[in-house]
Amino acid sequence: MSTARERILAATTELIASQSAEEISTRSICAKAQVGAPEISRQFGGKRGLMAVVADRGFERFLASKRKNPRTEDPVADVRTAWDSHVRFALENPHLYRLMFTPDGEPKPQAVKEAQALLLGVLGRCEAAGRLVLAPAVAGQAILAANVGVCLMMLSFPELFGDLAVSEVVRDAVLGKVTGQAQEGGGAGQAAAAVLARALVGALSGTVTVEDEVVQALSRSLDS
Amino acid sequence: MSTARERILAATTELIASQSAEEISTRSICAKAQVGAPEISRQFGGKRGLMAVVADRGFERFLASKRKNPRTEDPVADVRTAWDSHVRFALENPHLYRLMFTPDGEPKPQAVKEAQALLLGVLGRCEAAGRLVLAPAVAGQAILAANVGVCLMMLSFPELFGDLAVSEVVRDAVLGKVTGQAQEGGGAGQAAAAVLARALVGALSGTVTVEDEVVQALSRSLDS
DNA sequence: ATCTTGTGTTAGCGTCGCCAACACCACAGG
DNA sequence: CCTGTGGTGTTGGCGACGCTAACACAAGAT
Repeated sequence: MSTARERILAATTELIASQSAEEISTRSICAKAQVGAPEISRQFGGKRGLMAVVADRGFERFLASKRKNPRTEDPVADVRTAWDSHVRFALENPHLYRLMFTPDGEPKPQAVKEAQALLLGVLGRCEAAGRLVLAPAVAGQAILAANVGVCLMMLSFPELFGDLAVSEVVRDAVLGKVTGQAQEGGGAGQAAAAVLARALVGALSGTVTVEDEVVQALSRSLDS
Repeated sequence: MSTARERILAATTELIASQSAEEISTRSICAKAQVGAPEISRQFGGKRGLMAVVADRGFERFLASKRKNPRTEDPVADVRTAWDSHVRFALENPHLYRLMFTPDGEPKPQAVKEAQALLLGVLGRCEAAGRLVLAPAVAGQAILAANVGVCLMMLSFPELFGDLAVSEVVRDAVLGKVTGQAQEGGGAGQAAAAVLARALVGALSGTVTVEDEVVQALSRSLDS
């Protein structure tokens, strides 16, 4: 038999899989945990305190599942898969997710900062690779806010936002913005403009031919 | 003296300016509305029903404030100001906003669809102007989800998301994605690439000079 | 005059979160 | 050996909650 505190947490975690935090009564928790009624107050200082701990435990699972994601050589792609695993977690644990990201009053789960710290790690790699056009802090806030918004709308209004296409659109939008790449060939357009401009200048000044400049630029882009 | 139903709604609207929906007790509502305790059940079928009506009234105010926004000749700019007024409404009515966009259980406010319908109207003008690269329905869902996400994070974690910069980043990201324009000069970059390409072709084929093409393109862009 | 509709009043139900008080038991230190 | 001492279970109850039944009353419609 484990300790009372762990039994209460296990029971609550089990109940929140099928009920919202409000719908769960402390009495039902105590019954399932085989614990007296005053135990929750003793251990957690009340229902809100218990729920805050449950939320933090949820964040641990959340972060653990994210840490399992492979860490490829493309940090931006890693951010993309992190987004998708975020959405998956929300859809698989709707009530827990709402408890984590829409807390009512104090105390609020403290682990949101850890989630952002994890995201900031990947974004740091993005910046080191020169893929960021924004400060990692702002980029992280933007990504997290958009990600949470998509998930909450999918949970609250599934008939309006049930489609995963919305998630992909917003994800690519924010990622494109943060990395400075336009989404469909926009970055290529900028690069083309730069190449052509350089080629033009060279050609007009007579130093090189347009063909040489374009060929060189193409070979450079194929290398990277 | 107005009707009991209206007094209850007015009292609730007044209370929700400083308290969350959970924190408000039906008894406090009845006291302020000078109404007997059973009146809420009679009129709204219970507290949840009352809150759903309050949320729908909130949506009416929300939409009314949006309809006051000027309707310029640039529909994309109109979407942008709609985003900003959305954020302003959320910050000015935090508890009401959370009631509107994070309902717990049934019945859910039905007016979210009206909000999306209003957004779809502007997006229809965008599409008519050839500014959309996505279906208006998907674009509307993406914009609304991202907008709500930013607001909810600002309300739930003000110490992490208190900055309006996040809102602007996400707004420009989604709007850029939806309109197919790169965010900062990306559209200009694409246009430059097209102009230069045309100029190059013309110059290489000997039909026109580079200068003529560029000057013509510049004068065209200055006209529009 | 009667009926309907909306409203106010009283009393009470069952549940909720929480707490005080006490009893029990294992385990370390004297 | 006792003796705290801390963690745990039990009982009973407090005040507040949402909600409902039952009844009374007034005004307008029929």
